[in-house]
This record gives sequence, C-alpha cells and structure tokens, in this order.
Amino acid sequence: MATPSDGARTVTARAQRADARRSVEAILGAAVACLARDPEASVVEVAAAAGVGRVTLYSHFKTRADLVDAALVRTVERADQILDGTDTTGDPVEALTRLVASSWQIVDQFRNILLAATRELPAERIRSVHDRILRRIQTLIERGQRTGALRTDLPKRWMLTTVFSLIHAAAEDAAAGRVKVDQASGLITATLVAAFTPPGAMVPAVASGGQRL
Amino acid sequence: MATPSDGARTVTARAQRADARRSVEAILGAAVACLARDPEASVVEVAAAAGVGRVTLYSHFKTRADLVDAALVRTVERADQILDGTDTTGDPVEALTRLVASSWQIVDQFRNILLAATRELPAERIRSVHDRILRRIQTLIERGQRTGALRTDLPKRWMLTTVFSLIHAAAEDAAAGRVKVDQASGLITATLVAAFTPPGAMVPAVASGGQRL
DNA sequence: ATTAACCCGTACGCCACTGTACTAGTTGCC
DNA sequence: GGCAACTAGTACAGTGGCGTACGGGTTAAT
Repeated sequence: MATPSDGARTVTARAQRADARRSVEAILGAAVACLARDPEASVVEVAAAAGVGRVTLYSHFKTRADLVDAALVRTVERADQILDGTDTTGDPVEALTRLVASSWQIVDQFRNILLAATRELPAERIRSVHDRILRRIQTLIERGQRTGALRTDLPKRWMLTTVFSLIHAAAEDAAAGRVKVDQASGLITATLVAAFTPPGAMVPAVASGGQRL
Repeated sequence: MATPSDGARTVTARAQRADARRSVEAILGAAVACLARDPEASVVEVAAAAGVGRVTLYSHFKTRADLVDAALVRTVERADQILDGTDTTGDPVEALTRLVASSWQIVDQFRNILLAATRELPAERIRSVHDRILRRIQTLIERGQRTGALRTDLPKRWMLTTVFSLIHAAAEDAAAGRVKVDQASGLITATLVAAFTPPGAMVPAVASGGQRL
C-alpha cells in the first residue's frame, strides 16, 4: 500500500503543471538541505527555505513523514549516481579504497537525513531504500574474500557494519572538528585495510602512493 | 553555571528527609530505565514508572534537562565502577580485549541515555562527564604505542574514535538482531586488534585461546 | 480567453509536552 | 504530639508542532 516508488509527485498523480513541478523540486531541495542541517527541522522551516507557503507544501506532501521519505529517496538516488561513477573492479583493496572515498563524502553530507528518516519512517522502509547501496559494498567484500585479498574469518555482515560504522564515525568527528575533512578518507581506509587484510599478510601500499598519516 | 556537579539532590540542599531520598532514588532509577528504553521518554512516563506524581518529580528536578543530566551522571558513575574492576595492566592487546568486553555491555545497555543527553544537554557538559571514561582507553592506547604493541601511524584520537564506533555499531547490530550478543565482543576485538597491530606484524592469538569467529 | 490548476495567507482545531500554582492529605522526625 | 517536610491530584498557562479549511489572487495550458 502507501507509496511504493512514486518518486516525487506524491499527491497528485497526473495533469501536473510545470509550475507545480518547480515547486515540488524547490521543496525537495529545501527539505534535503534543511534536514541535512537539522534532522528535526519542522515543516515550516522547509517551506520557508523553499520559498513556499506551508500549505502549498502540504498540497504536495500529505504528511511530514511523506516529505522525509521523499528527501531520503532523493538523497539515495544521488548517492547511487555518484557510486555508479566509481570503479569497483581491479584489486579489491584498491577498489574498497575508492568506494570508501566516494561514500565518505556522501555520508558526511547527508547522515542527518538518514537520522531523520530513522526516527520517522518504519525501519523496513529505510532498509529497502538502502538496499542497492549496501549491496555494492557487500559484493566487493565477497569478491575480496574469494580472491584471498580479504580475510574470511569475519562474518560479511559484520564487515559491512564495520565499514559503515567507521565512515559514520569519521563524519561525526569531522563535524566536531576532531578530524580534518581531507584526512578522514585516508584514516578510514588505513584502518579498514588493516582490519580486513588476512592476519599475517603484508599490508600493501594503499592506493595513491605510500602515504603518511 | 547551573549545576556543576551536584549529583542527586538537585533542588533541595539540606534537611532532606529519608522519605525524599527514597523518592529521588526511585525517580533516578526509573529515569535510567525509561530513557534506556526510549530516549524521548516524557517526564510523565518517568514519574509513573517511579510510582510518583509528576509534580513530585518536579520538586526534585527543576526541569527535564536536570533529570536527564542526573540520569547520565548516574549511568556514568555505574560504568566507571565496572571499568574500575577491569584489569588494564599487562599486555596492551589483552588489556584492550578486556576493556572492550566490559565497555561493550555498558554501551549496549545505555547508549540510549547518551542519546537523550546528546539531544538535551550542551555538548560540553557531556564531554566533561565522559572524560574519565575516555581517558581510560586513551592511556591504554598510548601505552600500547610506547611498547610497540600498537601501531603509531594513526592519530590517537582516531583510534579512540574507532574503538567507540565499533562498540557502538555492535550494540546497534545486536539490538537489530543482526549479531548475537555473545559474539559481539569477540568480533569487536578481532577487528580492533587487526586494525591496531603494526603493519606486517604477526597478529598474536588473542586472549582466551585461538578462537574461531 | 477561458478554464482549471496552482499558490498564498490566515485562521482554526488538535494534540502532546513542559512547567507552575494551589489545596489537601500523609509521613518522617525531634 | 506537633511541626515541617513531603506527597498527591487537579487545574491552568504556555509552547510548538501537525494537519485542514477556506477565499481570493495568479499563472500555465489548450
């Protein structure tokens, strides 16, 4: 039931005027921006930021939850596009490095939106929206385990958790000024590679030259 | 200013009756329990759980923030006690293993309280309350780095973040049923040890015998 | 040009929570 | 026993968000 993949036009189904589409777009943009700043941003704030009346907003999104959902979908779509442009072939460790570098930026910008979604949307919904993105890293990990580049004594699930958790933590630290933004990606990968490399194996010089941290 | 370390008796300063102390105790217990379950638990819920009138609660804690603060302090004190009973001497890696095992349980139980505090208390206040606990792990890391048991090419700060982040993530996964509670501690340490051991060094068989994960 | 879609602003009802005031009853404490 | 501390309950004011209803103006589309 509900809205199983309706993208933007949440309420009206057809005969939508160019005019309205522009509004929806503005609202969506504002929602993403506002929620990224403050996951508890009210509908009033979003409407104001979109340069639109609160009531108008309600004519496009039946409820606040609807709005958050739309913002989440939009964000995930964007993320997916970015990730699509990231090469995940070749040496698994290097691929992981690249993938982390891309993901890091996304998470850093939009973790608050996920937070808002977590609070106001059913967990199952969020999981389903994130599925494609999760799968990306998971398959990479699996491939790494098959080729022997990554250790196999840890559950895949946990490794996935570790990746996300570290990215997340770095984002938090960056927000608090405890870590410089341009260092973060390097720290994450250095930690992850060490954690995921088979015990006893020599750690390869990661990606872009032998760096110092 | 406000209340710079007043523990329980937030409002009344002296001439407190045994009667009242019992109430405060009940409220505090209820607050911890309720907030651990739901970080947005209302004052009404806490009062009810404590078997006390809402107004009575307010006569002991001026505001909701006061209540949350007290619950946080209480929790941290408990945690500190537990950590006090944990041996942090000897081989740094083994000490880390023990410390993680202890911390894990605490975090798993009380992360919601920290969450509530994060929302309603100034960040600086939280940081100061947590200071003692943080320091514990930090000094251990420093010692490990001096003895060569832990790598030195990662910032201490980041290593600290990593530890907390993984513990936290494990707690989340456990709550969602993605990880069994009795496995968590092992996963965390296995990951941490690999991540923190100097590159190229042989990973020692950790703590309680050569385990399988 | 006319029609329908769209937008705006204001205003209203609803709800949940916080914090306070007051009264009356109960209980620890000397 | 008697005072003071404590408690309960109710009631009220304030705040702030959500969702809806309307009436009048504006703008895209055919």
